[in-house]
Amino acid sequence: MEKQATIKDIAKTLNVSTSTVSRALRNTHDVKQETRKAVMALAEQLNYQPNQLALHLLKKQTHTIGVIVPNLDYVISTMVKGIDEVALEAGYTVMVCQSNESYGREIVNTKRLLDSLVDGFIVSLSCDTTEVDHIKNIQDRKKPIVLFDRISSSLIAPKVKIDNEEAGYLATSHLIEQGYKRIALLAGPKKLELSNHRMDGYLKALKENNIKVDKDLIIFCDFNQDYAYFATKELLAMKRRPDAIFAIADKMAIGAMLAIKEKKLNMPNDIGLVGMNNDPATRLVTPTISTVEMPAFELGKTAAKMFIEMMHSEKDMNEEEIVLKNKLIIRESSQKILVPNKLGK
Amino acid sequence: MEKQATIKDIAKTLNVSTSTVSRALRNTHDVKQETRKAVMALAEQLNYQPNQLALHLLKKQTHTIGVIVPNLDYVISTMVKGIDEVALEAGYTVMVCQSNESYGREIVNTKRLLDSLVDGFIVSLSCDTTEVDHIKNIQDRKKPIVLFDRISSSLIAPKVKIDNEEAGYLATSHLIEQGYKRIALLAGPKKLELSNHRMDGYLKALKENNIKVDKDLIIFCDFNQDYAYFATKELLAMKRRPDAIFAIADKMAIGAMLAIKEKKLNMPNDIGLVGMNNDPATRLVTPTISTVEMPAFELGKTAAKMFIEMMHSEKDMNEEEIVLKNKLIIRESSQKILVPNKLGK
DNA sequence: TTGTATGCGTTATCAT
DNA sequence: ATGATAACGCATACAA
Repeated sequence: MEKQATIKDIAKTLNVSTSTVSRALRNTHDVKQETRKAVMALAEQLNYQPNQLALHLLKKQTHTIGVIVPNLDYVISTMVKGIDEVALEAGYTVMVCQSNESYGREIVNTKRLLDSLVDGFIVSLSCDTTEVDHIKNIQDRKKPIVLFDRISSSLIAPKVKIDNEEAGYLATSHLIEQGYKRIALLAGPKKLELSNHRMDGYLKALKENNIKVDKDLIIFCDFNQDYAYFATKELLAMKRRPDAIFAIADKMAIGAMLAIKEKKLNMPNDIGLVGMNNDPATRLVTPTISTVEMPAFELGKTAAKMFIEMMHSEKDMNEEEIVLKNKLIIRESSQKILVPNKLGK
Repeated sequence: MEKQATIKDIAKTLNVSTSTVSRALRNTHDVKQETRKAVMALAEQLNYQPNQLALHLLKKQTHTIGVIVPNLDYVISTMVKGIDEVALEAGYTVMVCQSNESYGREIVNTKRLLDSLVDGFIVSLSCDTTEVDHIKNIQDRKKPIVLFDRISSSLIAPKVKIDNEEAGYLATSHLIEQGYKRIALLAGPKKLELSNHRMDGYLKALKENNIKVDKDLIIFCDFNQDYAYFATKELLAMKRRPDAIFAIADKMAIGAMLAIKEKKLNMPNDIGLVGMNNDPATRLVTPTISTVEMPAFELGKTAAKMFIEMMHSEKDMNEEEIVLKNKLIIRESSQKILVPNKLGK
């Protein structure tokens, strides 16, 4: 089997025109039984496969979705799985590109996908992304785009995200309920809106409980275990150290945990800790870490569904924004008051 | 900006032929300065971007690599990062598809990519894959393919993998050195060649140390924490239970750890444990788990390099097989004899 | 230096 | 029921 057989090859061998072959192959109804059989047989024999590239050029679409994500850690790859599932079902192929949290990389990826092959985009922004011209570029080119998870409000597009404020609120209220008074916040990268929304939830919970905000207890830092570790060390070195920490991602919570252990502080008695994402690691460490679970798989599925809907309908969906709810999972790191059957597994 | 501008649009506006425009755009040397300037200016103004689809059809290549992986867990996404890095550098775009350890899914993915857009493949097989006709299909179609990590010896293709036998040998010898006598093996899926190679290393180490093989201590199981947990429970329930376990993946080692802790056995004193992959979780749990670290990032890079080389040269690389070495990382779970400065961090 | 014609593989339109 | 032709967007051999 040397080269891919084309419609022409079949046509030539059978002494018919390419149009006839094309019709026969696609079961159009105005073609003689004999001819069709002959065509089908030969196609089978030559292992004929339609050249999608040619079709793409003709139809001006590729049935491919470009998915741009900042990385492929546990949560994000769960989201991607969700996208994958829905997209495949709908006959779309998915191209995943990681920007590695780099703005430059994100631009290169976007440009490449844009220039070539994708019908549209599902995007979650990198930490590093402040300018969003490359995204607007996509929109200028009339390619549909759905933003998910890490979103910028300066972009007008259909959006799917979780209720970040709720997440911050859930975690912080829980800590307050458990009797913690000086609650620190490892707040993630300041550039990221999601960080600020989670902080809003944190602030709301404090306010509702008449706890004064101490700016020194709010630390912006990368989604990064090491950074969180050092930040926590500093927190613990304060004259009046915090008695609890909410980290807006489990990676950071784990960094915090390491610093806490190093200081020989006991969780939850000396200090409480809550993370976010329900990373499997939080169940493995000692003590197990309480966390806010976001519906990552669902989030991915929803984003893909929205994308498909946008492709199929002509209506403007730029104003749509779907917000998914979270779930607090209480584990050892923050459970001072023992209510055994409430202890999350 | 309504629709993408084409060469035709520019040609029409400027009253020149499309070929002239094409040449001007690509800086070919037989075009008048004036014309070029005019073309460039208008192209800029219209935000002209060459239609890659058309180019692909013309050139019969897409500069896209289809990467098929069984999932996107920690190790594999590290490998993918390696592939990404090299591929991007070489001007290739990467399409990542996860088969979710499903043979059926792998086939669908392969077929889609094959039919459409990719110039070739870099593939790691799913656990579930015993038949490899879909891969042979790729080869029949003369598309280059590199196999990496999870490889089948029934396929003739360039291959990149780690020295799995060495890995098994390193882990097992280490356990023997530490004085363990009855070493169990959580061996991974039997279908996977890599499982068997790691077992070979295990067997070799036992033999070298005149330890009789006890078949009851060898358990094949999925790359799966839960399965490993149950398998370990059974091992620990034996009349003569093992005094050490080598799990060929950290996920499984963690399952084993949970079973061991549940039985209140002490690591490393009552029982030793070594995993593989250097999953970050192994450093977080108590006790920290010894592991065999494979060069995942390097593996990905090497696979991509091999792919690029294959694309650029015409020589047959089917016989090439690159084998990368591993590194034993000793941590608390298997370190009975204390040599402080040898303790891996 | 520039234009014309042809082809990449396919489908759609219009004839026959 | 089938064939010829144009078109998708671009590059290139050949002509001028």
